[in-house]
Amino acid sequence: MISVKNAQMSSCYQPANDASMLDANNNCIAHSNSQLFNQSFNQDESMNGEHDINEPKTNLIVNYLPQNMTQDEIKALFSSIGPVESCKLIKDKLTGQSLGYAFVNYQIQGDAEKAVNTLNGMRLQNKTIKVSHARPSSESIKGANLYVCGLDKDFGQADLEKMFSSFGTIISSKILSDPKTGASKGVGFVRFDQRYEAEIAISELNGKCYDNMQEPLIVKFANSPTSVKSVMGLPLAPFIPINRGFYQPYRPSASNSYRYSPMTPYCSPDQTSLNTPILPTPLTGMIPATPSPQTPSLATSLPNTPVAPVPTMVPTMVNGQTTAILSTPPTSISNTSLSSINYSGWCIFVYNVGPDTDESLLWQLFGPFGAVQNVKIIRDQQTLKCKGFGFVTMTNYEEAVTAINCLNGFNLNNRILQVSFKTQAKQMY
DNA sequence: CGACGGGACGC
DNA sequence: CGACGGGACGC
Repeated sequence: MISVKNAQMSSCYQPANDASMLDANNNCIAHSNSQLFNQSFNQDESMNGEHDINEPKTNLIVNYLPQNMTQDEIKALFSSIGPVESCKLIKDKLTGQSLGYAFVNYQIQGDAEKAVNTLNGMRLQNKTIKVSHARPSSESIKGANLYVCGLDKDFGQADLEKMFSSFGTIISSKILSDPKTGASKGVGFVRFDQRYEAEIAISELNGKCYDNMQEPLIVKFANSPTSVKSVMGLPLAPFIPINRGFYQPYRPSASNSYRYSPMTPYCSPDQTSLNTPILPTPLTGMIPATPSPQTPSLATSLPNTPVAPVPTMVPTMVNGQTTAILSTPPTSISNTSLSSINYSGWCIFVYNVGPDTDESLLWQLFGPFGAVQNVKIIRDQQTLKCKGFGFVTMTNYEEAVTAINCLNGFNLNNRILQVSFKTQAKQMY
């Protein structure tokens, strides 16, 4: 889960010494761990003292990437912030499959910061990516993920972190819950900064009753994943509705079965002045004043993170078929010039974006609808101001159609977007 | 009212 | 009862 962890990671790795809290809440666990805690903190400090004092923090780790996103696409996305020194998508050595995370190293630290602020929490296809500073590579941080079960059903994420906080720095945590009912499964995960912190937690908590819980806890290292979950079988349903109140189609079309219904305007009455953003990113004005109930932690912990909208249940369309379509344009666009087809994707023309638009806006807008290969904002060569339009290349026809149908006519900062397949090509070959 | 880039043979 | 996420540190 994208949560408060980023702030913790970037600001300070030092865990809060919460042993007293544990004592207060815990009736079953022996209170003999203060020695261990002090030892672990000392190790932590001495290790931190060795590196990264004045090193520029240019290196980012990107997690929860869409399965089919390529390294080039990731690089294109992060280059919308500034020049990228290197970009590495981690793949399975044998199958070549993406492991869903990547490292992006910027040339300038400021761009890395901006990327965290701008791209963390961005929705791409069915994923919400996480962008955070990479820690210095080391063996000691591997295998620090714990599996926990035996939790009471009313035990929440905050309770979980509280239970583990005295053993080290928590990088992430999660309680598994039934997607329908939202009820806890009594199972969770806690990832520590350091492996030895996880080891301490196991030795202190495994088999014990915590805070009068019904059953003893099981705390062990989580399974290390071996094979990629097949994404092909999924109906690509995970278009999770986020109801950010952002899309606002103004031309309903009866023939569009997959146009989703209008939502509340992105600009609620009490923030109509947001045309001139106070905060740095041009997307600030798109953030609704009231957080979505589905993602309170995201909204509260990442107030500067623009969250691109996601269509509510786009019916059918995209299955697994992809490339075969490219050579045979569907009849529904038979009157469209072939210039929208590049043999490596579908080029979309986006008109009526503001003069200060940058590439990340187009990623925000189109990323939720499917695989985006590249985006381009057209600027005046002198002023570098956006000329009011740009291009987006998407891989799959159906996803491009859905994006067009959903984004064409949308009110973005009081501008009505016009979105269509590209019709004119500048003399090719 | 307006309105469809542009870089690029590459280890 | 069993229950391993959205493969989190360079595949």
